[in-house]
Amino acid sequence: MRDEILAYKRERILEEAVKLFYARGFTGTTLDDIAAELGVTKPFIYTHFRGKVELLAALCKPTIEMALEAVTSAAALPATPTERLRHAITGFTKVVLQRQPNIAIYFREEKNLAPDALAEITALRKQFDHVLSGLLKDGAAAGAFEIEDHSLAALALGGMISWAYTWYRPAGRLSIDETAHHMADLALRMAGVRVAIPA
Amino acid sequence: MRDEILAYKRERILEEAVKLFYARGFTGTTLDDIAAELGVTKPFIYTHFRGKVELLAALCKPTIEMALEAVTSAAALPATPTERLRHAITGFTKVVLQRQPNIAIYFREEKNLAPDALAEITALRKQFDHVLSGLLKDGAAAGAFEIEDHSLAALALGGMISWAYTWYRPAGRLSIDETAHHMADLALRMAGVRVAIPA
DNA sequence: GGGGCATGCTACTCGCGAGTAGTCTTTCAA
DNA sequence: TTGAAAGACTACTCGCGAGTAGCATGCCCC
Repeated sequence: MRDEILAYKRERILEEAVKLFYARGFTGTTLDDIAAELGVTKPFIYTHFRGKVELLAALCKPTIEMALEAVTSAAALPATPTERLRHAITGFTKVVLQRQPNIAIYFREEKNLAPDALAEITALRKQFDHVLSGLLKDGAAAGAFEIEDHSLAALALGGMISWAYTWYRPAGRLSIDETAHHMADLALRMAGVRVAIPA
Repeated sequence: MRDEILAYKRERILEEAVKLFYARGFTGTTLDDIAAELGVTKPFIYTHFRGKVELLAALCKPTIEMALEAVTSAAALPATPTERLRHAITGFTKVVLQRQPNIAIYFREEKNLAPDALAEITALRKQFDHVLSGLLKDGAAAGAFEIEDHSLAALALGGMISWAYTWYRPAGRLSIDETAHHMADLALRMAGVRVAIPA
């Protein structure tokens, strides 16, 4: 009970931090701003986090973990390479779009992370690239894909999706699911799979 | 003569600012740092720039203009849609990789630009997306490409290339030109063009 | 050879914001 | 009903870095 309340308050702080860091940037946001938005004062935040940079790490790391989980679980699926790639791309795209502010903050404010937190997250990203690249390599080996350089293709693919944090608008023309499926079609084409376009 | 010296000093300041902003971030770099690196003092910088944020704009804007120029000139080429797209992609990729630090700074530090500078640069990016999207649309209309949603495809394409600022290493396996050509192949595939893969 | 201007420097101001010390209040247990 | 502890606040400190006022030096032109 006590713990749940504590966890809830922590979450509320993080939510507000995400909103403000996203809108004004990390250095453009003060702890007083966050506290004011929550209707509390700055020392309150210090009872839940060691400081501003810890707040940043706390809001980046779980999101990167989700992205890694999305591709990892897709890669472990008992399915064809094409199906696995499709799931990896839709899953990753959904994480990027559902947690767009967190993703944006991470990519923009990476330089402000504490060295150890940065190292941890960087390791996660290395894994991510490795899994995606492996997916392409295996598919090519199985004859399902036609890819010249799977490392480069993985980076290109990752970029195509990650980049969506810069342009996606929740109120826009396409829903998250629609965008994810379009992205998967584009990705499969990049991998050399013939994808039929509906009219 | 006088003017040339002035312009040279300006350029030196910008070069050093790019290095430091790229390595440590905008807020992580002080004007004293830049001055020290140049072997001068802070007020020297103020004789060439109004302040820190003007420095930022001065190092972002020309780079974005170069990117726009690359795709615009490719789009104006008297050639097939496939050729035009290929030129647009290789040209844009080269700008991103040759001016990687500037591109990185722009995308990371956008939030620190003065409102008017931000507006100008944002307008350039809108044009960029419009040109790229038009290239895809025209190609599809001419039957050269097979694209369901050319706006989305333009964003995906733009992201695939832009993203290279996060991973490209000049000392790495691929040269700028090689990378640019691979990117063009991937882009054409995304556009539904059959591209043969060597080996 | 001296007035004046360009150029860069020394030595400040000043505000802001992260982080903290110590106080007040509320709640619960005995 | 009182004592203690949790939880949050008030009211600071303190360093840092952007930006500036005014001085020194050297160069050129008359």
